[in-house]
Amino acid sequence: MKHTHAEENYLKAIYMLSEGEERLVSTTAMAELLRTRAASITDMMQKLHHKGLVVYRKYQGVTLTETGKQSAIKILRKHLLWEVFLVEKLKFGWNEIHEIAEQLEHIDSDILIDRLDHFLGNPYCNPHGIVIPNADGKIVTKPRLLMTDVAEGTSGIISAIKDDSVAFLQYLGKRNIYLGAKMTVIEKIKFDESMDVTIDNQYKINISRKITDNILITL
Amino acid sequence: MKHTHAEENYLKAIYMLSEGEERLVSTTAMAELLRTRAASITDMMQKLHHKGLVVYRKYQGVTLTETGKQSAIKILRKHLLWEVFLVEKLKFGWNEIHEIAEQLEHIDSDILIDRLDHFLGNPYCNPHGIVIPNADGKIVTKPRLLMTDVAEGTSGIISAIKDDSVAFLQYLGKRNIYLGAKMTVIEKIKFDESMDVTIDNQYKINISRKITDNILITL
DNA sequence: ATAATTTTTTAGACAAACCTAAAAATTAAT
DNA sequence: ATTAATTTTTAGGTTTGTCTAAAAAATTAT
Repeated sequence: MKHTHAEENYLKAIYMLSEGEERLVSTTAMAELLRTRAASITDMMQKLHHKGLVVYRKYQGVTLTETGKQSAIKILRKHLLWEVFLVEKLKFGWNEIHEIAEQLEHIDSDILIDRLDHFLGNPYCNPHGIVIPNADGKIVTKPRLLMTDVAEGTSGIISAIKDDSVAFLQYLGKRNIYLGAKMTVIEKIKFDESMDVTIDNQYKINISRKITDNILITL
Repeated sequence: MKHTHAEENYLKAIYMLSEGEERLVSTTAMAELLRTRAASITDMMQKLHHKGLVVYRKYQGVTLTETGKQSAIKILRKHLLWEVFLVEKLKFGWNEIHEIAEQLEHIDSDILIDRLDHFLGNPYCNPHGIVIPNADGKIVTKPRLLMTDVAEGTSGIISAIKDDSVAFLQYLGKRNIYLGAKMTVIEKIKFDESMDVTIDNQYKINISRKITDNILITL
C-alpha cells in the first residue's frame, strides 16, 4: 500500500511515541511531536482508521494495526539508512542529518532502499545507535558491548558511537574508524587502559580508554 | 525562494520544453509532458506569473523569467546529480533512474547537493551526457570529443556514453570505466582501429572501435 | 472571409491537509 | 459527587492542486 507524505509522518509518529509497543498514543502527544493542532490529528486518525492502519476510538487514543506498524517500520528503515548515508558517505555531522532524512524517508522505491542498504554495507544501526529494521520489517537486536569491556582477541562490528561531538567524529574519520567497520582487540594495555586494535584486519592503532568508552560493537 | 513540489515540476517542464531558450511554451505541450489537463496548466501559470517566475500572456504561452529559470536550473542540477549517484554508486541501469530522480530532485537542502556533488567527484554530466549546471546555475559546455577521434597521447575525462544497453554498461563496469574517469590514449592500432588506453593512469586496456564510438570525453 | 477545428481559458467542484472556535467528553480537584 | 480544568472532537473554513464541462480565442480549412 502506498501512503501520502502526511500519512507517513503520522504513522511514524505513532510508532515513535508507542516505542514499538501496543501502548495507546494520545492526540496531544502527536500534535506536539508533529507541530500541528489536535484537531488535525483527529482528522487524520479517522482517516487512517478507515484505511485500516490504526485502531482509533474516540477520546481513547490510537494504536497501530499490524499493517500500520509495518508501514511505519518501513519509513523508519528508510530514515535510518539515509542517515547512515549522510554521515558515512557525505560526511555530515550528526546534528545536521535528521532534517534531511525526514525528507529522504518519503522517497518511494523499494529497490532504491535495497541498493542503498547494500551500498552502505548493510549497517546494523544508524549513527546514533538506533537499530535499523531489516528489509522484511524485523528488528533484530543484537547484544552490544562497550569496546572497553571487550576481551583480547575478540572482533566485532562497530555499531554505535556514544559521543557525537565534532572533535570525536573527526578523530574517528582520521583513523578510518567508521560505522560497520570490523574492530579486533589485539592487546589491552593495563597501564593506561588503552588498547591496540585493528580496523578491518588492516592496520593496527592504539586507542585510549576515553575512546573505547564511546564505541559500541556487536559481536 | 522555496517552491512547492508541484511548482518545481512545472518550472522544470517549461525549462525542458523551451530548451533553455526564450521560446514560448504552449499549454498543451506542458499538459502532455506533465500528464495533466490543460486547465491545470492554466491555473498554475497564472499562479507562477503572480509569483514572478514566468511571463504568461493569455493564449500566448509562457516563458521563464530569470528568477524562474534559475529555479528550474537548480532543480535540473539536483535531478542530474542524483542520476549520477544512482548509476555510479548504486549501480542502477540507465532506464531505472529517471523516475527515482524525479522524486529526489525535490529534496530541499543546498548543502546536501554541494556534498553530493563533491562525493560524486563533481561530474560534468549525467550518464546520458546531459551537462550538469554548476552550483551557481551556469551551464558550462565544454567541447566533447568522440573517443575514436582522440589523438595518441591525449587525456580526457569520460563525460558521456552513447549506447546505454545493459550489455555495454556491464562491459564498462567490468573494466572499471565510469563517468568522470580519466582516459588516456596510449596507442592507436591502425589494423583494427582499436586503441590502448589507461583508466585513471592506472592500468592499460585495449578497447575496440565499437567501444570508442560510444564514449565521449572532454579534454 | 467565413466556417470548422483546435487550443486555451473560465467557472464550478472536489479531495487532502491544515486551521480556529465552540462543544463534548474525560480527568483531576475539592 | 460536583465542579473545575484539560483533552479531544466537531463544525465550518482555507489553501493547494487537481478535475470536467462549457465558453472564448486562435488557428486551419474551404
